Amino acid sequence: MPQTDDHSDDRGRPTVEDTVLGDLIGYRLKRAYMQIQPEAQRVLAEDDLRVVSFSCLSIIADNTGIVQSELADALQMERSNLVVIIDELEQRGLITRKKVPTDRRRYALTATLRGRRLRDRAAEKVRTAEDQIIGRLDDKDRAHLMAVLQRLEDKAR
Amino acid sequence: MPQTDDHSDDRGRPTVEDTVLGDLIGYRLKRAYMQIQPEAQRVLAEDDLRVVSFSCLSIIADNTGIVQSELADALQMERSNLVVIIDELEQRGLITRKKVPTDRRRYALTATLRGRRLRDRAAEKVRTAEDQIIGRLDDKDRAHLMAVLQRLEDKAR
DNA sequence: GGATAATAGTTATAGTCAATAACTATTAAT
DNA sequence: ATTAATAGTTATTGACTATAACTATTATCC
Repeated sequence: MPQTDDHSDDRGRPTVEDTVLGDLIGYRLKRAYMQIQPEAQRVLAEDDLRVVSFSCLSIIADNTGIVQSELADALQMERSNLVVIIDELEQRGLITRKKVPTDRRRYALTATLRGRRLRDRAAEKVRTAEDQIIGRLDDKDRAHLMAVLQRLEDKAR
Repeated sequence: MPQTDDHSDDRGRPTVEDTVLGDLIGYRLKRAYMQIQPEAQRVLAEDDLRVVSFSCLSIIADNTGIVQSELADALQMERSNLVVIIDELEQRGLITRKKVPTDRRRYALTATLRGRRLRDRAAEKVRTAEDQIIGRLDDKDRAHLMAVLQRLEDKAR
C-alpha cells in the first residue's frame, strides 16, 4: 500500500485534501488569480508599470477626459490612492491632466500618444503571458469563463 | 443626444469603457474575487475567523496530522506567516499540535472536535453567502466555472 | 441670495499582509 | 563525522488599502 499519510504523492506533488475549501468559489478564484498575477506583474515591470498603473492607463486610454473620481469608481479603489499613480503617469508623459472648464474641481485625464502606445504594447504582452500560463485553454472555455466571470461580477451589484 | 461624455448612464451607473482591460483573465478574476471576498470575510468574522485562518483550519480538518510546511505548501503561503495563525487556532482549542515521534522537527496538526464543528459551520455560511451574491448562478454554469478554474490552476504548474 | 451640503482632489497616516533574512533544533547526505 | 538540508520560529521590511482631515469648488434649499 504505497499511500502513506505524508500528504504527498510519488512525485513529491502534494495530495492535500481540500474538498470543502475547494468547493468555494472565492477560494478557486483567488488561486486562479494567484497563478496569473505574478506573470502579469513581471511583464508589466519590464515597462516600469505596476498592475494598478497599467489598469489606470488602460482605462484612461479608452475613456478620454475621464476624471479621477470616475476612474476610482471604475477600478473600485479609493480616490486618495489614485493620486500618486496619476502623478507618476503624468510625470512620465503617458497622460495629461487638464482642468475641466465647467467644473474647476475636476481634472480631465487623457492618454498621450506615448501612453496609448505603451498601453497597447503592454496589454499585448500581458495577454500573451496569460495565454502561455493557461496553455491555450481552448477558445470556447476561455470565452465561457470570461462570460461567467462578467456575469458573476454584474450580479453581485 | 442623451449620451454625454461623463462616463455614466442615466442611473448613475458607470459606463466606463474597459474592453482591453476587461478582456484579460487576470482582471476578470480579480474583480470577481473582489465581489466575493468581503462577504466571506464578514461571515467568517462572526466566528472570529479570518479567511486565512479558516483556510488553515479547513485543510487541517481534512488532513489529520499534516505538518506546517505541507500546509504552507497547500495554501501557497510562507511557513513563517503560518506560525501566528497556527498559534491562535491552537490557543482557541480548534487544533492540536503534537511532535512527530519519527521526526522531532515537525509538528502534526489535528483539528479538535470543536475545530471540525466550527469549520463545518463556517464553510456552510460561506457557501450560503456566496450563493446569495451570485444569485444562484445556475448549477451548470457554476460547475463549469469551478472546473475551468481548477484546470487553469493545474495547467499553470 | 446666502447659508449649508456635497463633491473633487489632496495629504498624511495607520493597519494589513506577504516576503525575506537570520536563527535554533533536528535529520539527511557524503 | 562533517556538511547539507529541512522544520519551525522570530523579527523586520515593503507594498498596498482604508480612513480621516483638509482646501477648493459647486450644488442645494430656505
